[in-house]
Amino acid sequence: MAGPHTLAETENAVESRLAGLSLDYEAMAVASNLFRAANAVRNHLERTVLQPHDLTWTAFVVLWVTWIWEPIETRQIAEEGGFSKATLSGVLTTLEGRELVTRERSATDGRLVLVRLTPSGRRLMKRLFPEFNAQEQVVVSAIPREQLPDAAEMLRRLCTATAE
Amino acid sequence: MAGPHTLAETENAVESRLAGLSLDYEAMAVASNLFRAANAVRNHLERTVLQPHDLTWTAFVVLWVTWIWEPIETRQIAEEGGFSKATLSGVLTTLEGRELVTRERSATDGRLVLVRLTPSGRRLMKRLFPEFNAQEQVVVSAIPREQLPDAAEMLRRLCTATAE
DNA sequence: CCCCACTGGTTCGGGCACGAACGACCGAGA
DNA sequence: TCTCGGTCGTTCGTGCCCGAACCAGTGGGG
Repeated sequence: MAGPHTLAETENAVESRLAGLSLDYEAMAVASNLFRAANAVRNHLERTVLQPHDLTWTAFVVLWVTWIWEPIETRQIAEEGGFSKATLSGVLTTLEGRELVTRERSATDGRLVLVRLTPSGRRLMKRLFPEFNAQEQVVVSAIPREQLPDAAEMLRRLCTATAE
Repeated sequence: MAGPHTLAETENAVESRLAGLSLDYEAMAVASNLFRAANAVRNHLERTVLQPHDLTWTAFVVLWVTWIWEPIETRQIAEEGGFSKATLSGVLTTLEGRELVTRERSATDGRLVLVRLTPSGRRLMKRLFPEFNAQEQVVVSAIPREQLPDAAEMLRRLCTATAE
């Protein structure tokens, strides 16, 4: 963020470069800042919380979703976490190798696979998540607290317009 | 988003699962919705705009940044785009192979590499970006237009707290 | 009872993601 | 002029990421 261009400079350069093209600059600013923010926050959380425990972002999301809903079907983890079943399959194999989760075929439907945390996995999340949340708090502190519910609602709305 | 759990259900499940742990639930909701929204919007734009042209997200970002600032140094692309130099190096090789960009060593500083769009790359962006912007508009239409500047400002703030 | 359209998880191939290590290069100071 | 600390971009290894192809399993209709 301490680069040669500030956010405002970028937006100015964009507008002058694209002068004449009929574009929605407000929509552009929101979208572009959305990715910038998500990227910055994710990198921050990875560096401060996840890397010391040798966890990737996706691995953490899988552990988190499983922690909340266990036992949980894999298709559900993929949907909650927002990635494909193919991606999940690999990450689950990694986590299983580190003995943080278990896979178990469903007794009632042979196609399904149920995922649970191991005791070690539960210990990790119980210790890790408060750290994670503390850093979420740091990041979000840039927004006045009374605006947080509106911010959450605004982000929630962005999800809805994509589900056509 | 049409899964077995709505956003509200998820937040309820989380709060009941974590009852007793002293956590900042408002910060959590903002962070979690931030990633959900960024993911959903990115997937939407990839599917509707990028995939038909056989472009990945990162490749598009590189083209976009280069379009705005060309000629541009690679370190600057990486910073504007929010990814590492290592990642950029590979993507640039891909784009060079498709003859959408060129690499050129700087005459004044032999360490730097300058990137430009080829005429073909410029044609692509001139055609592609309006499509991209139109879909940004669709996504953002879930937010009342008069709130868009506030939304952009709010997202901008989230970037600042991570640059320690 | 057996089709057979469908669903769910895995595998495969290609591309992106990062940190660490590397070699080329610059420029200030001895 | 000759170091030598610092700055580039690239390479390497490992892991994530996706769509497509695959196969085991399911459950309703002949």
